[in-house]
Amino acid sequence: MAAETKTDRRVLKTRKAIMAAFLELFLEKEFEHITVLDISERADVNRGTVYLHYMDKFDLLDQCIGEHLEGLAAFCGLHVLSTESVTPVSELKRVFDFFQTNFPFFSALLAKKQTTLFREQLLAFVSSNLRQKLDAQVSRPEVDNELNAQFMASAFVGIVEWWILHGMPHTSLYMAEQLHLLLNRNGIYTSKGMNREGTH
Amino acid sequence: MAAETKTDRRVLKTRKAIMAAFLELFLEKEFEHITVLDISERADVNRGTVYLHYMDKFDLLDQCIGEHLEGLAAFCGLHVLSTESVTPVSELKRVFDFFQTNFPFFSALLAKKQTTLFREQLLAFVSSNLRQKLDAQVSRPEVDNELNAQFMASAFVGIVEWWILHGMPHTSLYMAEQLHLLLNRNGIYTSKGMNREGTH
DNA sequence: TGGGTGTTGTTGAATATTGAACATTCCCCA
DNA sequence: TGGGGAATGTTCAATATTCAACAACACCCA
Repeated sequence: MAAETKTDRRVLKTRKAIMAAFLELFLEKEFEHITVLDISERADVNRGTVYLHYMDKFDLLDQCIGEHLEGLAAFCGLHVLSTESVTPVSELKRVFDFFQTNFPFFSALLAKKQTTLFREQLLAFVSSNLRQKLDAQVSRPEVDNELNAQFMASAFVGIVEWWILHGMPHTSLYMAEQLHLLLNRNGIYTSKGMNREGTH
Repeated sequence: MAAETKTDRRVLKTRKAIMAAFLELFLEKEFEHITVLDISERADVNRGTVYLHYMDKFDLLDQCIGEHLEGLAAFCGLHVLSTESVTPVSELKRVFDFFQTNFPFFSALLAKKQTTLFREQLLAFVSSNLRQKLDAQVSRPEVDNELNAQFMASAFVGIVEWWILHGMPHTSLYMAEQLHLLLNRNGIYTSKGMNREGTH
């Protein structure tokens, strides 16, 4: 794993303040109109200090997204999940719950055709997590985990995107159930169902 | 005015954090049981940093009281008060309101026979403010403003102390009215005679 | 009673943050 | 369309904060 050097208390506080300030501003105005000065003032930090930690405001946005994804992982306990099924409804529900609680952020993110940036990260994240889980399972030799992960992740991200852009018209539980149905109905391999059909 | 040297952003943030942490702890445990380590941890600040700004926790308490008194002054606008009457009911009410909003702090302060420390500061503060106001008024030669201020301040502090220690059994308005009556009934000089209104 | 434990102030060197300046680029509007 | 005022990155010396260590002391309890 990464060295994970113990970081000074000051940098932690500063990063936290900057992130919080940026997030606030991001929910208030258009990203393009947010200025580094805005951020530094809101965070009560010298403007130069921002550049000390982030390349520019795009990097800031990147890392902000990154932290949210980490939050997603933590919230869902994706890593330490039991090995039974790839996507039990209860777990899927937790995922949708997470997006629900952070709705303002993700909504703003998707709304402004900044979309690509975010979709890429989310897709990569989900795909990677799925892949990890698939590999950990007893896998059937004929299933390409790489492709499987990519397939499921794409579908998943698409559903989430639709859900958010439409203002979350359904409950997280409903979404979880539907997604679960869709995944299984399309013959995606899960170690629980065993009901797969031939890869075509 | 005082030089009021512009202070670095860091010291302001640090002082604020330490004060907030101390105040929290003060409302949670006995002052004697609060440790400097407690404070520094709660404030997310190095222990040494506390000593960089305060002599010890007693000094911290002192300054905490001081800030509250400054807050009182700001809240009541005592300094910039109109010159009409020393103690119009409306102003007295603001004072009691202030103590009410900061009840937990003052209550804790008075409850623990640390009393003397606080009473002294409060008395000095009130007395000084009153004195200032009396001097600014057209004073009658036969009245000793010094004595007058001391007298009124003592009575005032006593009333406040009673009010807080008894759990604020009356509204701030009621207290203000009563105090106003008491002050006037005892023949304390106020420019009541000049009770003209509308000069404002 | 004595030792272990935790608290207190105080150091010194390492590091992060600050404020101020700078040249450059961006972009609004006259 | 050009100019002027903001915003951008970057630098520097000054300063505040950090971490780790220290000796001295207080307190508790075995």
